[in-house]
Amino acid sequence: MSPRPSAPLSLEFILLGLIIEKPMHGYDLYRELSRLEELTDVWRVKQSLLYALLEKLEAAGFVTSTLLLTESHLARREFRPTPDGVVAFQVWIALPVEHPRAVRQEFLAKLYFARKAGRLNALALCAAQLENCQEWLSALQNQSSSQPPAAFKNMVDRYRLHMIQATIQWLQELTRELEANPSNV
Amino acid sequence: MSPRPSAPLSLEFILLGLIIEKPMHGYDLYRELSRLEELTDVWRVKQSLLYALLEKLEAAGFVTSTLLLTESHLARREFRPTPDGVVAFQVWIALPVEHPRAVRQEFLAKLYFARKAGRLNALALCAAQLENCQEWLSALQNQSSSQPPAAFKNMVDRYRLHMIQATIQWLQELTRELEANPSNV
DNA sequence: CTATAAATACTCATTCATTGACTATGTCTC
DNA sequence: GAGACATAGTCAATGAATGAGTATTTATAG
Repeated sequence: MSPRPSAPLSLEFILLGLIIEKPMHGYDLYRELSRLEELTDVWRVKQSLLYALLEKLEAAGFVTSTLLLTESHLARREFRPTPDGVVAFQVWIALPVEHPRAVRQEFLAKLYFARKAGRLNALALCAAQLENCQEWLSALQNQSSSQPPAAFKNMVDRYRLHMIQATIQWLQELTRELEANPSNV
Repeated sequence: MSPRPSAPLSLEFILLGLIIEKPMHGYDLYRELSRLEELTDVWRVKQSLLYALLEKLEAAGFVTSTLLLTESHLARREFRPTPDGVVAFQVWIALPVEHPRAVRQEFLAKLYFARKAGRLNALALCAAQLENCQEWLSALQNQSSSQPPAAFKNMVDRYRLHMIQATIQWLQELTRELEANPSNV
């Protein structure tokens, strides 16, 4: 009477982003995703999973679908964003991720779309993410104060420290570049 | 007629490691894991999942179980390592992980047990992992040669670069400390 | 001394996630 | 006009994971 709770939407927003750019049916989306190397480099989906994720987006109310029945084509189901979906997507590309492990795929996906929405969006995302990183850093430093130096816990903490600091450096690098490059607004 | 392939054993080796230290039944294991802060900091398992993972280990032939029926106790199923299991575990703590994302949990888990098996084991593991990191690094540098500087692909590659380099630095730090500290052999 | 709370030791149904294979129609090519 | 390929999507099956439930023993409080 209490099943596995379903994970919150995350990489599904990639599909939503593509649908917002241009309404499409599942197979088109699949080809788009396979074609866009920048995205496949960050996220790969099998065809059958893609359809399942589209259902998830539809269940969330972020897309609607209609069956297209033309004479010249196979039947296909076209997906369009809902107003809710558009808002949710804008929020998604504005909000930083809440855990270091989500930088690898989800933050990069956000960055991909934030850049397409203009340099300022990308800069805002990076700034917000930098703030989160700083918080992770101080939480780590508070918690791990004064431990035996050769303790395992200490090694784990220092791993996390290195990862967060590297992320911060990378984000600062990105920020500088985005500020320097006047390609958009 | 072709289902989801089951993932290879990875964090299940943590359970195997504890069972090798001392044969136990499921509930004991659960408490051990909850008690050992160093491990819970890296990996948490729900009770019901733990039993499922024990079945997986048994299916792999790495543990056997026997039902203990004493008068004074509730019935419990005790798990013991098989010879195969002991060998597989030794191999596991000697081999580095094959992807940066596996450092966060699996490598740390390996390190935890490698240290307990003696300083030299931990040093060997770190050395092997460093080699893998170097390979990741050169693969990345080969592949991403000469890209447009402000391209998304470039940002992704630089993220990966930062992560790998930070991992290398951390491993070198660890290595120096393990070499300095004469706590074991 | 007994009710009841807590610990012990698992089990289970259910749901989510993910996969490879399959179906079925249309189009191109030789 | 037959075979190959692209289009468009469906499906059954399995693995992964969860919260809740069961049942017995032990501690605790009134």
